[in-house]
Amino acid sequence: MSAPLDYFKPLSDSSTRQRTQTRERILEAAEAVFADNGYHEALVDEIGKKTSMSKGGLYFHFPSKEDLFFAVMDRLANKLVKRAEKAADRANSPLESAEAALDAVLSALSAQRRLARLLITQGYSMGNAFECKRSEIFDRFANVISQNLDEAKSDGQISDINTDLAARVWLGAVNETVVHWLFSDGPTPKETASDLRRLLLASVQVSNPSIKSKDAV
Amino acid sequence: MSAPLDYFKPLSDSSTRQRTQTRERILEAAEAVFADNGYHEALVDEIGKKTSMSKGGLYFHFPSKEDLFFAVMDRLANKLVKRAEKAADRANSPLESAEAALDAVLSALSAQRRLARLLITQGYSMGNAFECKRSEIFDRFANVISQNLDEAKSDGQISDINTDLAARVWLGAVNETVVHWLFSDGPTPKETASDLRRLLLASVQVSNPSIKSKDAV
DNA sequence: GACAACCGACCGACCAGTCGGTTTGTGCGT
DNA sequence: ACGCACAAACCGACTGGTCGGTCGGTTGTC
Repeated sequence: MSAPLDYFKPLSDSSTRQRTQTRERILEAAEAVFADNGYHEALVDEIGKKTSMSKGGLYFHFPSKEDLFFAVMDRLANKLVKRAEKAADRANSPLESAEAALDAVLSALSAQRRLARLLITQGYSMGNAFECKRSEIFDRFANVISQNLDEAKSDGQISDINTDLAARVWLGAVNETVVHWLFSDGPTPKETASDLRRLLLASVQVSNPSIKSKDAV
Repeated sequence: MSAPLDYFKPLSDSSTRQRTQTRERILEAAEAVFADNGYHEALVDEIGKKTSMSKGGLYFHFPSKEDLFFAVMDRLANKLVKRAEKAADRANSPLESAEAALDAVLSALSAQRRLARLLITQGYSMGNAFECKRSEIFDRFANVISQNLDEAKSDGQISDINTDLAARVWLGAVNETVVHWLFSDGPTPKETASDLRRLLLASVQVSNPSIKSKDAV
């Protein structure tokens, strides 16, 4: 009946949309489950329950638990990096960009304890695979920071330091602050944000942390 | 937790010694296996093989895999903290003590990649239990640093900063540097040590890092 | 009738921990 | 010196519960 030629367009726009929507639904649920339990303790069946979808259905969309986890991580990291970059763009000097990125990340993590946990901790249980993913993600953050520091350096805003290392130091500091908050009931990252900013700016030799209204426009 | 059956029974000195010696042998082997594989991938049977001891024998000395892992962690952390404290004691000003502790840790970790990995990463797979342990251990390091910074502060050697936070920043920086080395073929912590020291000292507002880097091996 | 999407009972690899048993060391009575 | 008793130390085959992943089948849609 139908001409032999009409199945080279197998997926209509709407079905593609449907598809990514379902994927999104799964990712959302998976994020919650992984955040609550960590990779190993998280059960695929529970993700199914939260999605009102069977295990088979899940496996139709994602080839393995591991892939699903990585997809969740990527999605999260993308959101955060974009947020940081946007904040950086709004600032009007490289150094302030770096500060803004820092603040953006700190407040985002503070607001979502579970996400912080997921992003920073929960993956290590998977062994090497995750560790590579983690450094990939951290590298993206490090780049946002070090690029701005580089500019600040050539602008003479900061002293002549190893900006890659400085970026790493900043990241490490944030990481540790968050972890301490997560597991030892330390203060919220947001609470320590201003002290932290002071320390980190000092590390790149800005001795006088302007009350930041300095070049506000 | 506690060793099996430590009644007040007449355990002769030699048998006690024998006992702790066996424990030590197990800890050594376990350290290697955990370091190579992480907690989850590590098989109790493999520890047995490395010890030339059966699983039953192992379980005679340690009540569970988890306890064994924690014992390994404690042993390692003790060694490192002691090393740091000793290095700090040899220095002759609080600030230099903090520097020395930093150097000691960096060089110890650089020298033993697998141990670094074990201490910093490999445990997360266990969930909450480990995370508590981790913060316990990190707190010990943080204390060594923050106490010295406190003294330095009241000596007027550094500016008036939040020393607890500064200690956390230092730890975080070290942590991140090490992780980056471990998983991204970044430079050795020892290689970056002097740059790192400069940054961290600057963070506590010492603009002029004393050029006196005597290694504490 | 073709195919994407979804179902869910089932499989089977995996491995920490157990347990009945054997060996080794120690003390004691004779 | 010798055997006897008893426990510490050690053995290793086995169990039992847990899940990731599969697959033959059903539904909905074009």
